[in-house]
Amino acid sequence: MEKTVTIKDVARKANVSISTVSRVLNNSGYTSASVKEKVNKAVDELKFQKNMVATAMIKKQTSTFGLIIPDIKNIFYGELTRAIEDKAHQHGFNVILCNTDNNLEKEKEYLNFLLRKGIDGIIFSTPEINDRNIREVMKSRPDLPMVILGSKVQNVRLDEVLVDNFDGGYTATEHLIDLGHEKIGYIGGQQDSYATVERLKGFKAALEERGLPLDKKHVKLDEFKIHSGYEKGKEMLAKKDRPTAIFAGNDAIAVGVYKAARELEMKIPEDLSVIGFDDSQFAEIVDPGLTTIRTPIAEMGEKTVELAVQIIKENKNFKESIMFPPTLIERASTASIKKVH
Amino acid sequence: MEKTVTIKDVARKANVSISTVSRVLNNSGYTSASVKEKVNKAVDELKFQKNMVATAMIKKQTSTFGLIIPDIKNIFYGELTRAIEDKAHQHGFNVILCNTDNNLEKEKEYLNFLLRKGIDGIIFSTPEINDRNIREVMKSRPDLPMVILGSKVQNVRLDEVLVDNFDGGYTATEHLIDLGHEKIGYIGGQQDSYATVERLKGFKAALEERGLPLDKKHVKLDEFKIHSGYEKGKEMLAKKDRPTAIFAGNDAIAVGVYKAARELEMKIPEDLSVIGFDDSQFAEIVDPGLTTIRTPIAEMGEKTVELAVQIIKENKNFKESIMFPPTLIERASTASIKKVH
DNA sequence: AAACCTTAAGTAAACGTTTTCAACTAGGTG
DNA sequence: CACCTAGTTGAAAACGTTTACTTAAGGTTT
Repeated sequence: MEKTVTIKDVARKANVSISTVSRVLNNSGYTSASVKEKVNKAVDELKFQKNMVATAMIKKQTSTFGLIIPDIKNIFYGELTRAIEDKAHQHGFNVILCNTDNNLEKEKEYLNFLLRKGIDGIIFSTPEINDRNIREVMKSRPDLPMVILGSKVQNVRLDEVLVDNFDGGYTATEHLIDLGHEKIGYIGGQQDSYATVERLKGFKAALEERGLPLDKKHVKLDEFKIHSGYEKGKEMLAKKDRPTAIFAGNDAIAVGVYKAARELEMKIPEDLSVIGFDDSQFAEIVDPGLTTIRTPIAEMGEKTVELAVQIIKENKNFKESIMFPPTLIERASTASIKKVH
Repeated sequence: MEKTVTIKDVARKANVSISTVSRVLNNSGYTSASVKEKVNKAVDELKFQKNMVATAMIKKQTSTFGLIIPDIKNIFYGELTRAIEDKAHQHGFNVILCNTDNNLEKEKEYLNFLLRKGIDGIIFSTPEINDRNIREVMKSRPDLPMVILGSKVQNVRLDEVLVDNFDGGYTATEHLIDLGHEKIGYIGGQQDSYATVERLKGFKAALEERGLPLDKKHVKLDEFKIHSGYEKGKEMLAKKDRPTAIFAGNDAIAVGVYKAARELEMKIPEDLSVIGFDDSQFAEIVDPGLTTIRTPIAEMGEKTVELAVQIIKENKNFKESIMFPPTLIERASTASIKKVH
């Protein structure tokens, strides 16, 4: 047990009171040049570091955010988290990572912990559209800065930063239609996820606008994961009345579709066009490169933190909804349909 | 500004002193059943939650770990971090995420922050073999639990959990030799990384043991990243005296090699065998599936946390070095050499 | 020269807990 | 009946800061 050096030790060494030390440390109030010097010298010599939990105690600020995501193993959240952590660090905040697996009970546990630890704000990036925990926190701590990233939550008015999922779904589908595809499948994530729903809406809108029928067999929802893409893809592609193109709800699902196609000996893009969503690392890795709708992940993460910081520092909360535009990234997984039929 | 409810409010409501409340809350010392009941009732009614920063102040425990990694975007660290966070959560700890990009200055900043926040322990998973920051922390805070994950650090005696990199390198190389390859390349990560060095040693040892010459042109080090594998792979494969198999220092490098091979119109595994390291998500995604050396990432992460918790709770520090065995995972990227030459 | 700023520095309270110490009860012991 | 002890509670100190309040010196204004 080393004796940690406190402000008291500095005060003693510099022959001043602790309040004086505090003042020069924070340079607040009046302090003479000579005293400043003495104190700084003592600080240096003792290698004094301010204890932040004491500061937190009195100021009620911990310079810490809670970040709530489903799973950091998921590459999408890896990219998001990195952007968030970087921006937070720039502003002098640390982030506590919480993986909930979309489990509301687990989320609740984490929230309890975070609140008791006095975090300065929470960033939610959970797909769940109906998150009662968030509402509860809002009720018990209406002052606490919270921002929702990548999703909307029902009956909740909070700052939120989003990608335009409807537009992305529309663009993806339009791209396939432009290539001549008429039978297009959609494999989406959780059905109670905002992204799934909006992308599906965009999908349907594009079909309708172009006068193409919607085949319910060709719409399947599961999870935003590789195995979902694989399983649903196999189901969808095994039948003879199969689509010639698949719009995958995200890149991971697209990867699963690749695997399914490979097993069924279908060539991408010759026999099947595939388009993903997010433009995650997966999109570049697979062969052929995945055409996808780019979500500006890093920009969104950064913006989220900036909002949170702004709420904290300026104490203004506009409850904004900021929508980022997605963009089509064309690689090699989509192609003109061969009218062999 | 909501008035947060404190132990004082509970005490008032239950008509007892705050010390009594504290005692029933922590059930320490003597408390009568009747008082216990009164207090618990008040706690429930007021929805009292103990403020952990006050507790931290006095107990000098924050139930928080710092986790230092290069980059959470890197899929390897994603998997590691998830395992760590899960295990930490099980033990009632939160983790503060720190991305250093292997930048020692950045690492130092983070360390300062963590120390001032009174974290209970630090988990380092940095490849850097010569990390002066760690030594400095050990000097200034010899009591602070620290565990190193996945690497050794020079002149530092700390708990460490490792995969047997030498063995992995040896096994990978042996596998290729067994398949008849005689010209084998090695593309590794940072040259001052423990993993790089040890895997290379294993590589060399296997070659030597089997009487194969080491061609220096076929050993290239860069970073544990896709683009490194791509660039070094292209350099190595462009020459006519090219290897028939490549041992990639990790899966990301292997992915880069895939890309290089594709551009050079070499088929894997027909024209080139590739073996990776880690068995990350990438290994299953690529086509053909990547043969690789499995690092038990999750197990290692969990063990690391368990060590840290043990040091904290039992206050015993054995400075153990725990070595996990890697295993060969055969997929489709390695094959017998065709003796076409 | 009295009254009043301005600058400077110290005293002490406060933040919300835990914990030591003291005090008081009731029952048991000699 | 005096004394001890185990059980139960409260008062107050402590953790390491920040900050409101106080005091004091010196200069400026009247």
